[in-house]
Amino acid sequence: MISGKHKLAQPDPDDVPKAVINRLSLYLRELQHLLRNGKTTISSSQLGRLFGFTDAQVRKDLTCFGQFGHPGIGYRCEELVVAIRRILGTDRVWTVALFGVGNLGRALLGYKGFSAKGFQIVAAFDADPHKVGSMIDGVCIEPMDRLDDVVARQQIQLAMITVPAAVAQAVADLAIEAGVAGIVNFAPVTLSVPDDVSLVGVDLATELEQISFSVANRDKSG
Amino acid sequence: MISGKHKLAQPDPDDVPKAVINRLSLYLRELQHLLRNGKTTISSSQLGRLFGFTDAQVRKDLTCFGQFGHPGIGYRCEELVVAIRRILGTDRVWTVALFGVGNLGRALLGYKGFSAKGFQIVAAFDADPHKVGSMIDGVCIEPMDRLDDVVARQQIQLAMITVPAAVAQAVADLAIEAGVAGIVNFAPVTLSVPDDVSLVGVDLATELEQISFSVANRDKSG
DNA sequence: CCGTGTGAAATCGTTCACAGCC
DNA sequence: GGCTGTGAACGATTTCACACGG
Repeated sequence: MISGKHKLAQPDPDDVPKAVINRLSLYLRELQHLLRNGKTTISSSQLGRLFGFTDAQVRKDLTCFGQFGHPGIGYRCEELVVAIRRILGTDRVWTVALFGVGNLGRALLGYKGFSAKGFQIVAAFDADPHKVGSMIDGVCIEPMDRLDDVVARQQIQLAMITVPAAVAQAVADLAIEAGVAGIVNFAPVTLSVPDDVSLVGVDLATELEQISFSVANRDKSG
Repeated sequence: MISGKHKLAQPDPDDVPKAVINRLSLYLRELQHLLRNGKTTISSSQLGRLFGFTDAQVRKDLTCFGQFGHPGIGYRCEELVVAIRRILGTDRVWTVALFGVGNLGRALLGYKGFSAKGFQIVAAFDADPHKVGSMIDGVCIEPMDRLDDVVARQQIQLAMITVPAAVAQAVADLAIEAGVAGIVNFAPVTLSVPDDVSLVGVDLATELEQISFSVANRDKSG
C-alpha cells in the first residue's frame, strides 16, 4: 500500500499530458531552491508567477496526482517536494549508462546535477579502443562488447546516447536489447524504439533554432 | 520584397504554436539527411511517418508559412530545406557567445553541429582568471569585464549560458545589457528576461526526470 | 479574509474529409 | 492514380469562477 498522509492518486500515465510532467520538474527545482532559502510554504499563485503560469494551472497540475495543498495556507514546500519526487519516480536512485565518450559525453559524466536529482551514471561505453579502460570522473570506459554483461551486473535502467548520429540508432538498439527501459538521445537523429521503451530527444542545434526563429521574427509581431 | 518562387507568408510569430517551430526543426534535420541520401521529393505522409505525426499535421505546419508543396508530387526536399531555413532564420549565420567554460561549456565549444546549422560560437567568457586567455577550439576565453567590448565588436546576437546556477541570472542580465537578443540557458534555474529577449531553457536533469516518470509508471497503464 | 480543488467554459492544437491540381 | 491546402469537427489543455475549508 502507498503510505504517507496525503492522497497520492495514480492516474493512467497516458492521460497525464507530457507538459504537466515538464512543469512538475520545474516546480520541484524551484521548491528545492525555496527550501534552501528557508521558505516553508508557497501558494499556487506565487509558484506560478515564478514561471509565468496561472495559479489555476499549478493547482490542476498537482491535483492530477492527489491533494497536496492546505486551504488558506498554500502548499508546504517540504511536503510538496516529497510528493513530486514520488510522482516523478526520483524518490529512488536510477542507474544510467552513457554511450559515447566524446566532448558531450565527458561533460555529462562530470555533471553534478544528475546525482543530486537521483541519477547515477555507473557505466560508460565507447567504440574507441584508446578510450576503453581509462577512468573518467570515477567511471571506467567499457568496450561495447561488454554491454550485456555490464547492464546486467550493474542493473542499468536508463541510457544517455552521445554517439555520432550515424551510429545512434544501432547503439540504441543494442542498449534496448541489453535491457534499458529509457533513453535520452543527444544525437541529432530521430530514433525509433519499441513502445515499451521511453525516449526523449535533446538536439542542441534545435534549441538554438527556436531562439533564432523568435529573434528573427521579433519585429513582425502584431 | 521577399523573393523566391514560393509564397512565404509571415504570420505574427505569436500565433504560431511553439510546437510547430520545434517540428520544423525536426523536418529540416530529416530533409537534410534525405537529401544526402539522394532523395529529391517526399510527401507529407512519408515525412510524418518518420516522426509518428499525421500527414495533415505536416501540411498544416508548413502552410502556416506559405505554400511549398506540389499537388500530386509532394515536397521537393531541396526547396523545402531552403524554405524552412528561411522560416527559422537559419539562412544566415548567427553569432553566439558562450558564458561559462566548464565541462559543458567546453563540450559546446567543440560541438560540430552548431556551425553546420549556421550558429557560430565566436566568443567565450569565464570568471576564472586561470581560464582567461587560453584558447579552446579556436575561441579565446575572455574575462567578463570585456563583455560589452566583445559583444559590440563581434556583433554577438545570441548567448549560451553554462555557468553555475547561482550566477546564471546575473550573467544573463549582463549579456542582455550588452545587447544579446536571445539566450539558451543550460543552468538549472528559471531566468527572467525582458519581453524583447528570447529565452529557452535546457535542463539536463529535467530531461531525465521525464524518462524516469514514464519508466516508473509504465505498468500503471490501462 | 486567503487559498485550494473542481466542474464548466473557453481556448488552443490536431485530425478529418474533401475540393482542386498534377 | 497520388498529393496538397484548407475549412470544419474534434479532442485536449488552459482558464474561469465559485463552493468549501482554515
